[in-house]
Amino acid sequence: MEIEKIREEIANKGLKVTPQRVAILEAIYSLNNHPTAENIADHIKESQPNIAIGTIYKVLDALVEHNIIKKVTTEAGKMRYDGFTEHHHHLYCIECDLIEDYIDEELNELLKNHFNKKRIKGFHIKNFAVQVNGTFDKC
Amino acid sequence: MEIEKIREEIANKGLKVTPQRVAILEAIYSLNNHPTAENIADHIKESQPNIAIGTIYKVLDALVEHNIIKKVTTEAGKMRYDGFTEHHHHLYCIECDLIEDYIDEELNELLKNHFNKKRIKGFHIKNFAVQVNGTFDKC
DNA sequence: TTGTAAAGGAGAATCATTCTTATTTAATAA
DNA sequence: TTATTAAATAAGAATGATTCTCCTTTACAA
Repeated sequence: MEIEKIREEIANKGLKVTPQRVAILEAIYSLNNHPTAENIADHIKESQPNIAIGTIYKVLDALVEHNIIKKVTTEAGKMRYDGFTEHHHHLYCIECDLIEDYIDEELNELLKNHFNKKRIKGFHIKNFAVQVNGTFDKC
Repeated sequence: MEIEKIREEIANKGLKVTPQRVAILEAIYSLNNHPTAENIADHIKESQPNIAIGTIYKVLDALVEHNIIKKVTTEAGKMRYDGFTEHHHHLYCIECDLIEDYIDEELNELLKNHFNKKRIKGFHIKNFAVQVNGTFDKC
């Protein structure tokens, strides 16, 4: 995605467009691999050599807050960030730390129908996601 | 579950049966609410007043390693532990920190069928779980 | 009963993340 | 264009969960 689109995306949510925010969001899009805060710091260190790690966390929080990115939790204990915000699922590699987005409209429908039929007593569903664990051939 | 069953469960996996391990596993079963390490520490502090917090983490790791309990990740950044190890899903409350086990054999079948039909190129599925987010009536 | 590998206790260390405070800056209005 | 100001950043201390180290204790096999 071009820088101008990124600037617009940030501005459209009512956030100030700062070089740090642009660099971080660009990093998430171009890394495209559910990076950690540290991965992002590494990726932007040429363009933002003086950025504070605390700033990266604060920017990430703001982007999550405004639904520009999403948080992805893992068992490794580090938070990871996903630039794709549409309803989707994740493939988790149990051998390496790879996470891939898994988009499956048919699966969404299947689950939506299932949960419409089968209400859960005492619980009101807002959304759902499937965590698919396994191995990538490349691993 | 009775203490003797717990001792057997630990012994059957080839682990030494220690009072700390028994107390921790008993805490997980009786709390029955996906406790954190700290929750467990609180629960066992009468019977194990001198247990080190590091020991709790080490015991939990051993129990997970031997498939007696499971780790549950959350966005709150604390690891939680689940004494139910059969294939199941989780209901996450987005208002409080409640997590409930969600057992739905029909859903398991639905997903198994779906993934049998729809192979994911380059990825070999080992297992899957649905994370259902919403609110409990009681919250 | 003893020997020994495994487990536990104490507390320091680590690591991701958050907080505090002073400084800087983006965006708005004059 | 410049001045104003609320919001954002830098720096680094603080926090909090978890891990590690090292020494002591214990479960259990022989």
